[in-house]
Amino acid sequence: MKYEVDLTQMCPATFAFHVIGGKWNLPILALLSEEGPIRYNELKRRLNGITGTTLTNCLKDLIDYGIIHREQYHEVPPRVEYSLTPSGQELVPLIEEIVAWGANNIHALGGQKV
Amino acid sequence: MKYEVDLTQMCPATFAFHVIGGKWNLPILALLSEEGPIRYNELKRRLNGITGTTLTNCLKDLIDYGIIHREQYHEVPPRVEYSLTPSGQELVPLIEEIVAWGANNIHALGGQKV
DNA sequence: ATACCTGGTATATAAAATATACTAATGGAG
DNA sequence: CTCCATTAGTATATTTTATATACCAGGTAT
Repeated sequence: MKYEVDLTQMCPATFAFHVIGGKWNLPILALLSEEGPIRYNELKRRLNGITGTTLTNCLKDLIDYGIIHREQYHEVPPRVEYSLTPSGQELVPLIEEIVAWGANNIHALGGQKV
Repeated sequence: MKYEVDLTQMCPATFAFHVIGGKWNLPILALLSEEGPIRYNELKRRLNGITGTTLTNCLKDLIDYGIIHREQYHEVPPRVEYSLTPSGQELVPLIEEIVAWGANNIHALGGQKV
């Protein structure tokens, strides 16, 4: 999501919603929190259905937000690892609570398709 | 977000990410948690920038997810109030933690535009 | 030589969000 | 009575976002 606004100027709630909102941000953060430093292609394989373009864009956004870190190793084939920054690590318990909420509430609905 | 899948069949984490992912779902839920039952047009006014079409779609999705409830009163002009279901109310503390995280981490980044 | 790996990018298409105009039923101002 | 405003949306067209597909360099394995 691109907004062309100065993040530090906006309301903290809006900032937080930008970081964890969006279709792929939360799945990416959940994987990073479980799998520690993880490479671009493995991230793509584990995030069922994401395309390379979208993954690249999301990772760039999260780096701009200060949530994840990109470490590039000069090897062949290339190796680039993504991991959580301290700010990102503070999100981990929240992500776990969100997943727990999902487990407790998924059975509350009927079998309709959405 | 439309997925054409049976929600009860999917992974709890994926379910949770569908509920709170998306551009507007979390802002909508935050408003509902703060303002109790709230009408369509006031919701639209308070969610700065959302359009009627998008708000309607988001509300329908959240109803399908079992997170919010729609109560229609047969008055003129029409009155329709939206509120959290018990499943939705269980999300309230998580939303508060997310906002608190935003307040603690927004100053970690420089003033770049994103 | 050929195929395959990596972390991407470029281009074109499909999907989602937006802007705009519009609706029915009523109440109030003039 | 007429005109305008209110409500909760819907219909249509346009713009923005996400996806599918092909492709790149620089190496390794067969």
